[in-house]
Amino acid sequence: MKRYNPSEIEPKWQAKWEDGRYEAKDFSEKAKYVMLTEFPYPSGDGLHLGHTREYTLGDVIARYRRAKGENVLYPMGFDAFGLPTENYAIKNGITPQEATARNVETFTKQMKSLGYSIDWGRSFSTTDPDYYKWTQWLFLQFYKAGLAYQDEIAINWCPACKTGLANEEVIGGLHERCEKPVEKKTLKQWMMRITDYADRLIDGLRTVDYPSRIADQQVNWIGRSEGAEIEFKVDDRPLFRSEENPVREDKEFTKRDFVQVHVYDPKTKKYLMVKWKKQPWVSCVGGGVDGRDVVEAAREEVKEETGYVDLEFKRVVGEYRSEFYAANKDVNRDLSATAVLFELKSGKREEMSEEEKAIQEPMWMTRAEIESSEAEMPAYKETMWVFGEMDKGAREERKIKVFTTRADTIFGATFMVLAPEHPMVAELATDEQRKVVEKYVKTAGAKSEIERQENKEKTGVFTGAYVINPASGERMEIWVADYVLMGYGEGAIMAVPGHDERDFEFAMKFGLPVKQVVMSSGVDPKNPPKEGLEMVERSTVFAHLRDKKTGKFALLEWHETLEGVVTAVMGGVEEGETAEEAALKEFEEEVGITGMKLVKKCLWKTSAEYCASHKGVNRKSVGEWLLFEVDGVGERAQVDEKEERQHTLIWVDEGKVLETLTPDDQKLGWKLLMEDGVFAGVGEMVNSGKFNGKRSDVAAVEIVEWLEEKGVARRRTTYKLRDWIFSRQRYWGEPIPIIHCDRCGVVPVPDKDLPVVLPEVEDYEPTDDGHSPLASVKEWVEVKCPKCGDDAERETDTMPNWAGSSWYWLRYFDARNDEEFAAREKLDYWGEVDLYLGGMEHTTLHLLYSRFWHQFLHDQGLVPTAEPYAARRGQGIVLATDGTKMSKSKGNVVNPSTVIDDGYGADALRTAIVFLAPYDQTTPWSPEGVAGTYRFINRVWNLVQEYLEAEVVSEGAKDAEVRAVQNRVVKKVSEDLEGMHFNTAVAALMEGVNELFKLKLEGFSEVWQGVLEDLVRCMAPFAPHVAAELFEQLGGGSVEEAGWPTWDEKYLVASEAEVVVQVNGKLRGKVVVAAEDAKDEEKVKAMALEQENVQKFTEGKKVVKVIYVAKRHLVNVVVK
RNA sequence: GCGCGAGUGGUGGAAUUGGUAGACACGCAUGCCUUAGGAGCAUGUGCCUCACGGCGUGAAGGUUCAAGUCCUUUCUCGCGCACCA
Repeated sequence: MKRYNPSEIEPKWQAKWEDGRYEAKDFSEKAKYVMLTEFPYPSGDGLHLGHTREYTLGDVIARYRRAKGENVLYPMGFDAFGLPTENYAIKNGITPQEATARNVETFTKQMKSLGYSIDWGRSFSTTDPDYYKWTQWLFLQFYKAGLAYQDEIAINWCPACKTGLANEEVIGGLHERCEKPVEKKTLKQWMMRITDYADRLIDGLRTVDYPSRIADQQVNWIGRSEGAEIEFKVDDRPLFRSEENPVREDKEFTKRDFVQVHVYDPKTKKYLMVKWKKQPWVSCVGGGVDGRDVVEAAREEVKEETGYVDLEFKRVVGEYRSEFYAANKDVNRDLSATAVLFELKSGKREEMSEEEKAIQEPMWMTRAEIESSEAEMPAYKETMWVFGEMDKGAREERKIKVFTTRADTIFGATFMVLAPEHPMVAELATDEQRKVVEKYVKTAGAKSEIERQENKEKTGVFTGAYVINPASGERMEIWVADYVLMGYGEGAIMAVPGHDERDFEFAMKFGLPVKQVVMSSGVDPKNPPKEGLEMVERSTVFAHLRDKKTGKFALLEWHETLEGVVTAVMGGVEEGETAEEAALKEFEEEVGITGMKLVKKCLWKTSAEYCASHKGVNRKSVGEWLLFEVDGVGERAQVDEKEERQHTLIWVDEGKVLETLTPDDQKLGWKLLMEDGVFAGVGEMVNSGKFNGKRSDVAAVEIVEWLEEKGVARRRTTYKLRDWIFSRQRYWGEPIPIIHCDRCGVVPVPDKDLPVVLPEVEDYEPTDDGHSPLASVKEWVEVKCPKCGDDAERETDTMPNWAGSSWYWLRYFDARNDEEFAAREKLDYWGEVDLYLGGMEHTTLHLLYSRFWHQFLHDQGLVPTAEPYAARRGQGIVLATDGTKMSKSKGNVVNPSTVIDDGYGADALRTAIVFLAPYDQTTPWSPEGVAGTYRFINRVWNLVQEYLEAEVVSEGAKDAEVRAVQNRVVKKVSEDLEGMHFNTAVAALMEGVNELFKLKLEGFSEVWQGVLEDLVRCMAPFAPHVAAELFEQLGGGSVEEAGWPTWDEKYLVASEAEVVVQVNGKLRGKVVVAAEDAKDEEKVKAMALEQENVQKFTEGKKVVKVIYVAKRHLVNVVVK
């Protein structure tokens, strides 16, 4: 008997496969199927197991679909530009061109030894001038469309690799390739306007079949957030402190909005003032605004105090603040005054009230008269300031824009923070603060990315300046802090410490005010408010108590109507009682504990609605959360019997409290109280003026509308995605095909001069100065301008190595075309990639970039579809045996060629790698697994040999069972391949072979010929060499031409069925019934009840119900 | 912190629409055989128990005749992004 020897048969079949049988046919009548795998970077290390998994999976699918009769394109190429090749070349003293050729050859040889059915005729490397000619041409299409542009910006710079990087290449402050810290460097850069495609890159995901993990990651990376841009006025008002009525230290401040009105009569060139009757005063017209529109209030004040009504509003002249002691009200005033100017159109007056007449009378004065009346004029300084403002003419108001997604929290915005790079920082800093601000900005700017990320401790300084909150009218301090990023939104935020964790942290550190404006508002699901009952608000206190001795917390486990509920100690707060007093009372009355101390009070209140059925009302309890401590609980006092019945006191470890508490609001309250949590969710609006009581998500929309009407806000969408930094300052990349001419500026290289070939140079070591090594190749750089013919220079930056991979699959469709990147009719035929298999790690780099390029090409009418890949799947990583990542430094890298050469062969390796785990799961490599699949293949080999040497009878006793195995295997393998469940497909083959081994003991009959042929055909995608060999031995010819086997359900119907019998859901017995009888429910139930073991479990009990699930051949007997 | 995913034997992993938990493989154990090979064949292998039986899919609760699968809460791990307002 011939023994299985992969080292003999595999090379034999690989040689045969060179005959072009895997060439895909353009324009074939058959259905096309493009099976794309990410092409490899041909490093000097050769193929690793990750590649092997990816290309084996691709090959399994390609071979399966080919067998099913589809025109499969399974192409392969090489993505060879970039640093590793440069480094490899330097190390080996050869050129990158030579290094690439060498590595491509190694990779190709290795892939052929794995038996991949690749169409090698379409292969290329991105470094072939024939290929990168088109990469350059495509770049120019972007340039011509305005999507490639130059900009001088601070970019990510890797000092180790001496090149600029895209945002996507920086992971946690490190360069993703060399893992060295990235710095900021300002350079003139080529950029790609990928942000123009942000929305489409998100929306396009809806039209393709990607795993949600990948789609989500892309959406997350693009980071679209809908919100609003809101303007905050800088508070430029001067503050006047009264000398006549100075502020009294012991008195409280009250705020007041005030309008000061000036009416100018152009005929007489006089201003309207009032003369007081009971005091020796002359003053401006003015009064409290009291919520009115300022201009309206001004008009009304003039009318009331002087009777003039025919006025034309000119402008708001200025605003100031003033502080003084108001003796009549016995308070200090914090006055916000607005000065308004009118012009008198006619002297028309209305009758004044007697009351007003008694106080004052109008008086027209010239400017000089007013200026000289200091002695009789209160607030003389303020008025003089207002006249000064009038002289200046229309004022330029300073405004700061912020971006927010939480407009609902604007009433809680208590300060503003600017990024250190914000353009207004310098001008806002007051004289007192200027020095610290300048110092802070300088320090922050010097920090590298990594330093900024490592140290998340909040830092910042006060600018000395203020803005006005447009919603609440409150003054807010303006701070500078580096937790606000210039690159996102407006580089400025309204800080809402009450509802944003970062702002909260900052406020705590610098003692800034915190204000709650959204209150968590839950509804008790077990006891919701009832329709028609009155809602009564009630203050509640929730108190947690820690015993310092044991570290445990006191909780109440409730009984009776609240059975199973666990809460903090709680109770109502009566009128005139503080929450603390109420809590102490509850501790004493409910659980008999005294002597505790209040240690913490939560800043946030929560509310919960429920029905207090015993009182016949709905209640909304607004709760405060307190933490008490007690130093050891002594003898507990006797508590009321009723309390004792209602609940039990339990003591719980701190770590277990959260899971022990049952209602959601209790869990939330605990987090807010104990974990310095910030309530960032949706809730009920509080402390927010007219929006109080609304749901915060509704209010978010309404507040923006309200502010829009006031002209200080508009809806806006922002993105985290930035434009793609496209320049690299290294040698081994596609030269950017641009010529710089002093006269014509930036001139694209004409199509006829493409490709701009990389010059072969001696020294391609990178430089530190931000120039590519190409800059020193004089004879290459110096060129005539294609437009004017004058001396000009070539662009010396090269493209990132993501450029070549952004369109490569299109080249497979027409790989040898000299006229175009690909002929349109071939692009139309092959269309979208049907399945794109690759690594999970390229989601935000290659996958996003290539979708961007393709969408652009579609806009240009160059490709037929908007999206490049109809379906994307990511294969999982193969870890080392110990579960860590394979790495050269750890020496745990598995070389696939070694596995083959060890004698297991490619078939065993291929089968092992797909059998390992579901294809998309990261999993450790198992060397023993190859031994297992080798044994499996060996068993199949031996089975076929035995059959070929055996005496075959025409009919066997077990033929029906043999056929059942055959059809079951074909069905399962086919279905699993469709669903990409490769591991279970292999398991089905193994199971089938195990069964055949048992059945062969009865001898071989003629049915075995077809059974073995089908088995081998099913194996072919996984183990193509041995399948080809065995199929030939069986006399079937070429396994590829044989196509994919089919199955017939009729062979799968068994003659008898095993019915499982459960009693109360537990397996108690089995009965075998004829297939006929399995359909007869009553009969099956009867047989089930008769079963011996079932009897034992039903004896003496009442059979309540018998359920028969025919589909599952299962009976469940329910007894009591 | 946010987003996504996952917790099942000693290990990798199966399990359809809620219906016999642990397919298949590795490993291990016992035996057989031998052309001594990296073999091959047979049997066994979730845990506790002599057994009857009981317990078992990270934890707690719920829905159901029946839960790995559905619901609620919670813990842990992995991946991605991360001071993104």
